[in-house]
Amino acid sequence: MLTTMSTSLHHRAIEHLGTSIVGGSLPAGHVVLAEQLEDELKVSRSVVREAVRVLQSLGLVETIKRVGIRVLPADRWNPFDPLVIRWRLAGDARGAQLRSLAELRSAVEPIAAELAALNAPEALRRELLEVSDAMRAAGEAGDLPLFLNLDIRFHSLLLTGSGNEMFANLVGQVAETLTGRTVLGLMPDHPSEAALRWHREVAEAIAAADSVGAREAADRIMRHSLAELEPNWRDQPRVFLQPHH
Amino acid sequence: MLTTMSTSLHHRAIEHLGTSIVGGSLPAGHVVLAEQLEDELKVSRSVVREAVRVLQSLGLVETIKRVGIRVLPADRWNPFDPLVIRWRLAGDARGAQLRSLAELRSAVEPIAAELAALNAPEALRRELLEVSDAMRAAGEAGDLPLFLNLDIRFHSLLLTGSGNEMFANLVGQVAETLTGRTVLGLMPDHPSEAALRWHREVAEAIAAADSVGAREAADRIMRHSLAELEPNWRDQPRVFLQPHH
DNA sequence: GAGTTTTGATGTCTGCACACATCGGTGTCA
DNA sequence: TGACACCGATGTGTGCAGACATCAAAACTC
Repeated sequence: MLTTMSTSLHHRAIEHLGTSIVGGSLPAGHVVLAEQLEDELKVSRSVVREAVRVLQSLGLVETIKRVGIRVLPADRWNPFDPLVIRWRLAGDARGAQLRSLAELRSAVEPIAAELAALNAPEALRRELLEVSDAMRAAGEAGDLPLFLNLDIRFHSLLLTGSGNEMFANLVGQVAETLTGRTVLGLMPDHPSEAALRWHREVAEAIAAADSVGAREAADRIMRHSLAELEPNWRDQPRVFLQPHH
Repeated sequence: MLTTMSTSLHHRAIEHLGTSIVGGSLPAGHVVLAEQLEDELKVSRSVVREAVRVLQSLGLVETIKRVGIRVLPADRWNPFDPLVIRWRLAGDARGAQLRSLAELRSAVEPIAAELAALNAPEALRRELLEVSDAMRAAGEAGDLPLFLNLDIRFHSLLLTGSGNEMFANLVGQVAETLTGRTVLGLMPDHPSEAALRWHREVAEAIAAADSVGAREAADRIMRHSLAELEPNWRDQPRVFLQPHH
């Protein structure tokens, strides 16, 4: 009916509803009707229904017969879903989301380094050493874009080298936080000597199958990068719920 | 048309497809047709289409015009989605899934303890102390079911007390692993003195806002519980992928 | 107030039109 | 004859419209 568009109506509907809910313009408890969404988005019932089903699986809404589609409170959302994370990063909750991701990284990466030291394939250990060397070169040359790419590569190798698929799945989120840090100009012109050394230490420890050393070095990186977090991120209000289980 | 059933057709379709894919009877790369699913499940197109949309959002399938519905390889699945985790726990990958969850716990809980020591509300700190006392009582009395409940409560408080919604979201998975450990008879009749002491230490450190102590004590619990992991869990093959980023 | 009926929303089914990647046939050219 | 470009047929997901089924809230009756 309309001219060709890049994304499907289905994706557009998901995006519209998702950003509205996560962005806050559709508060928890609010009820929308499927027909209302059809009119609003000018799409058919199937598109709306399929989108709602996806959002339901993400915990953003629930459907109740005779009532409508009810928006669920944030503690019902799946905080690990890439869509939810993206929507939160795009909205007011950006700071809180970045802090959560930073805390998750600081928990996971040291253990990932430890596991990589125990399990990673030989080629991956070698590449880790190469990348850490290249990071030093790029850092001393002041080539921040290249450094960012290598940094992402380094942490990707670390996470995949753990052999834990959940850790490996965090690669995208880590890349996002590293990129965000650089894009926002939070990185010094030249990475600190300490950071360069610790990355190298992680690589060497993994190459040497020194799990304790790998973990400790990775832990130093995480403490350091948490400490230099944008204060705004740290100051985001935390949420404490009773486990409703 | 059919007699009434407890779960909706939609959920049944998701369950059928999901378990088939995660369980391995529909291998990666395999292509199924929507019509074929209608016949197989005896449901209409809308039900199939809505279910496929959900599976698509989980990364289990992709739809290609003129081709059909293609099953995606396991590394495209969202390993944090509760459905995926449940299906993996129910199938051959149970061991690998339990190991992944155990590793995630061992990474997250020490940091959660540290954050709880810094941020948790007063009431939560107090309850943590009470629960750790009750755990000792139940443990020494040999009341394993009660101990399990208290153990779950303890770790739930820890995770929610961190104020990190991603950590808090792991409560269900932690409960699953703790329950599994007990149900499978992997727990001694009386919890070890060390475990009881460490739980108490975590609670005391959090009550005293001693973040370092909380982290270290929680780390000891995790190391201990990893060490007594069912050997089968540890022996599960790991997967190492190149980050396709 | 308890039981019944009405109502209005989602759940499910079906037929249709369209978009578009793939495949095979046809024609052209060397 | 063989290689290549073109082009239309085919099949399948995408989107639409309308119908009926189901079920729970709300209104109504007694």
